Amino acid sequence: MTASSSIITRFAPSPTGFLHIGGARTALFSYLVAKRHGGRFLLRIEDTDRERSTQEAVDAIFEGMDWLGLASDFDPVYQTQRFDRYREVIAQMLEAGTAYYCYCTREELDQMRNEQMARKQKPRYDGRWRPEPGKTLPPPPDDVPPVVRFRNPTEGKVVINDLVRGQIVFDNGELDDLIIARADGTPTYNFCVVIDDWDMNVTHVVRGDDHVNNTPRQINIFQALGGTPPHYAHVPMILGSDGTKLSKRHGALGVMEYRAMGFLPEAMLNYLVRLGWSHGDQELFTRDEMIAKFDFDHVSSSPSRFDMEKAYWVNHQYLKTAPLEKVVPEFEWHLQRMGLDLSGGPGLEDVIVAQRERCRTLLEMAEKSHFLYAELSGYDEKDAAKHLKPETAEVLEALVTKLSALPEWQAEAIHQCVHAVAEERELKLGKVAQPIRVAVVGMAVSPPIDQTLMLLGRTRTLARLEAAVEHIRNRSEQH
RNA sequence: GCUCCCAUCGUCUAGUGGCCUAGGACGUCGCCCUCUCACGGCGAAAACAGGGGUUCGAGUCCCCUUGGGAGUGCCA
Repeated sequence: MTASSSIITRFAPSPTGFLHIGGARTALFSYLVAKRHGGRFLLRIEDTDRERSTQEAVDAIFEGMDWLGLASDFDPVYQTQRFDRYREVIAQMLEAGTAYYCYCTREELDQMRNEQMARKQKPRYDGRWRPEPGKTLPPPPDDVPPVVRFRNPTEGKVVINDLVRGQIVFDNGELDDLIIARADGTPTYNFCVVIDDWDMNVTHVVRGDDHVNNTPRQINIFQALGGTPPHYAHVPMILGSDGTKLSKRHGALGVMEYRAMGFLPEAMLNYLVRLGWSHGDQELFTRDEMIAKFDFDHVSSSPSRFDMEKAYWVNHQYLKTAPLEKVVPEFEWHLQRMGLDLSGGPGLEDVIVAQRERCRTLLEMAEKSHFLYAELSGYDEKDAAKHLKPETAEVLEALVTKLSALPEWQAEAIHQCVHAVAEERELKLGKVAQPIRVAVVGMAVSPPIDQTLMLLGRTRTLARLEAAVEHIRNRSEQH
């Protein structure tokens, strides 16, 4: 089907900061529609505002998109590299009469706005430089560099058939003549978007619903140019957990912050796709399933809150089931970030398998695995007081003897040693396992004791058990 | 102010006029499992913002109210 295979969507952030969670979801939705229909996805950098755009932000956006695995099917487009094209179109519009020069100064405009607000009217340009048949314009002042305004229709309505909102109607009488080129000649957002979407054959515009009010203006520009507007899908914004707009204080974090918190990119995508979209009762989706099932009919039109708890849960599901080769590099990244030397410790895959059921994030996993790659810095005070009691010294010693005699360092054999020590003394397993745990981990939490010792290795295990015996003896002598 | 949008458990949502005494998931609480922490299993509490219509029948359609949000820039 030609129509659907030629679908092109785009994600068009302005590089004024990192890729945040809302942008990431918009990008994902946009990517998904394209892939769903065998189309292509484009990344476009909207950097016409040179004051606020930075290279760091551009890099941060690429880094985020890259981490999430949302690749552009085209070379990314930069609006600042298209200024010649914008100028060309503006000249054409001036020529055709669909745009005109306006010589109002900023002061004049401010005054106009203030007066209108004072009269409780909607602030808008009054069209004083707009050419009309039979109207005489004032003589252009020669000390004011003009801006270019779009000559918006004054009659009729603009109808948007939004893919998620349904029909939205705007009265042209509500719109005014927006500026499409600044006094310095640089084009503005609403204009560039239209030219770009047009030139790049974008068929579906997926963006935040803060843009719905721009849409009728953009449609009008399209029509003035003789182009056909794309389909629009305005997705609601993502709110913080308290229901207010995302701010730096709560959650307006870059996606890379979520990496630092220990999220897997696939989990992030899965959480995001379910935020505002649903497919029946399904919670977990592989990327292929997302692509096969995503549709705008089931995108919610009300804003949703970012729920960290649910995000953790999704991440945990991925941690438990994701192929090891996906998890290892991310886990390694965290361990190295903690400054650990991995060479003397157990293999990462084994650690992940032992830890993944009890960790919701990779960061948590790294913290809980710290004892495997570095010497103990001491015992948790409470745990030591509870489990490293004078009578346990003998138990640990007995275990040292048994473990030393083991021909091979295998989990099953270790397990039997621990059980034997417990049975010989008619102790419950917990009475033996917990002291061991504190002795080798430093605290009373770790994977099953045989696995813990297995991972730690014979040398470190024996050394730590002996150190614990010494610790207990020293302490009891002091009393 | 004006324009536009939104409204089901605490949260994400199912629901497209009868299948709804409203389902699932996260979280919460209880029980079970258990060498710790977890995983897992079982169970519980928990919602259609309010008011009018339309209809034999409304969470689902319409209107109003209330409450949220966005826009109203020579920002994007």
